[in-house]
Amino acid sequence: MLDIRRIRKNPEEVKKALEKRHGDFPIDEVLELDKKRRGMLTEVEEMKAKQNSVSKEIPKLKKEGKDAKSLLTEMRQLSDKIKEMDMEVKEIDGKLKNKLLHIPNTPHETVAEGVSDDDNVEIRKWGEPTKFDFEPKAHWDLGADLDILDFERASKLTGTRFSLFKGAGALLERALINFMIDLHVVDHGYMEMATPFMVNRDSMIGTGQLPKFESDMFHIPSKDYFLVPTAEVPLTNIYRDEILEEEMLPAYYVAYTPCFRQEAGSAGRDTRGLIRNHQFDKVELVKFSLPEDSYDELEKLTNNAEEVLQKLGLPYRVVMLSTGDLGFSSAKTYDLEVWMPSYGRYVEISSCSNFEDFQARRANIRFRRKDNKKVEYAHTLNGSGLAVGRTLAAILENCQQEDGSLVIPEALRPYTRGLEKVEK
RNA sequence: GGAGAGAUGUCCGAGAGGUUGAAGGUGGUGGUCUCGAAAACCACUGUGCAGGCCAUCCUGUACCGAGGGUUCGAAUCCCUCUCUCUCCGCCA
Repeated sequence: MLDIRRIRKNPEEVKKALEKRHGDFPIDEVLELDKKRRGMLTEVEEMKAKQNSVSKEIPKLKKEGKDAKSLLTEMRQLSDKIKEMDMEVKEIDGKLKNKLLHIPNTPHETVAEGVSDDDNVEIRKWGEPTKFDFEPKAHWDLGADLDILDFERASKLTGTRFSLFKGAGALLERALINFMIDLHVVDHGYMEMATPFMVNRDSMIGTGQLPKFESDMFHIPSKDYFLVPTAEVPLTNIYRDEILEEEMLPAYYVAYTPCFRQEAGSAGRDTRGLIRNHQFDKVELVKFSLPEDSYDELEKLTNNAEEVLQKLGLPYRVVMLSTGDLGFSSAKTYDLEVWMPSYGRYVEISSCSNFEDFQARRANIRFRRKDNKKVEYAHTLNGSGLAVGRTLAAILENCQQEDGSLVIPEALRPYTRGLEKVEK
């Protein structure tokens, strides 16, 4: 959520920043509602002030035995009027809030302007696309041939876009989770968390999934809970409605959760394999930061995620999302894209974003400055560290051998009971 | 799922229609004292919103789990909901 005071003060600056997203956002309507709201607020507060002062006089009059009848009648009318105006203010408040909740974050000034992912900017590259002197298999074929992935039966169990990991496949999935968490905890100083896999509506609003993107979420109607689309939601909302101490910041958290997404808008895309499922595993990194440090923290966070790929020996590149591809809540995002031989291109495997105070404002996450005691919104960041299913797919495709076997990256072997190779 | 109890400021805990933003304690900050510390004593001590040439300052207003209601006036009375705790049942 954008700061209404910022919009009020610099409407042109906000409009200009949002124009880069190439959408139509109701800034003028917001301004109008805001003006109306403040006008009514001033009026009704004056009335309330009168009501309060008179209400203090009434018991005195009564004590003195004076008649307060006419005053009471007057006050009754005032009271009714106040209630009426309170309702109107509340209605306007609701409208205003709703409008604000649907307006995306303003991109950071360093973000490249563009209309789609074609305009993303490559920042750096690590390794070279894997070369094979044989015809490499796609991971879904290799997984089936090695009998470690079974998409047919997953589809029988639930439906399309679900996976069943078998034997070494399940072991690899679990090994990757543990490997990633350990790396971030031990080497990068994150605190491990195990969170609920369902969250309530307030949490989903806090991180920006709702109200705009409800159709992509799995919903439990009986409790109005949502299956988490990413651990970002529970992790970030840990401090919803709290005021943190400055010394706590920056705070780093890592959690593994399965992620549940309807993938409503992507019918027909990436239908095979592990790339786009309704349920997938992910290790997520979340940071709470001082506003002045958040862009440094973004660089570090991105490096932390990159290190997973480096340790696994998977070629990748880092791209900065253009304004056309930038997520709703994000001010700046780096995507990590891993080389996927079956696609013949780099495929997103991590997304690292700085939300500045956009989520914090929605979720009401603040901190108190040590020197002047002032309360400010914290900055929140997150990044995949990494998407586990896609990492497994990348390992299958990049580490496959001519004889159809799979060589497990060395870094993973402490987590696979020493298993070095998967063969048929 | 059944029965009961509860939800107040950093925390603990009073308050039971009217000078209550809320007693008392605790924690925190500043000060006195001290060579220093502790102790003791004194003072201060929340958040949101609006306004005041938006100013670490002032004024108004709101906030005692959430949302409604009664009333001139509600932390206090009524209704609904949520959550927590205890006991029983069930269960990984």
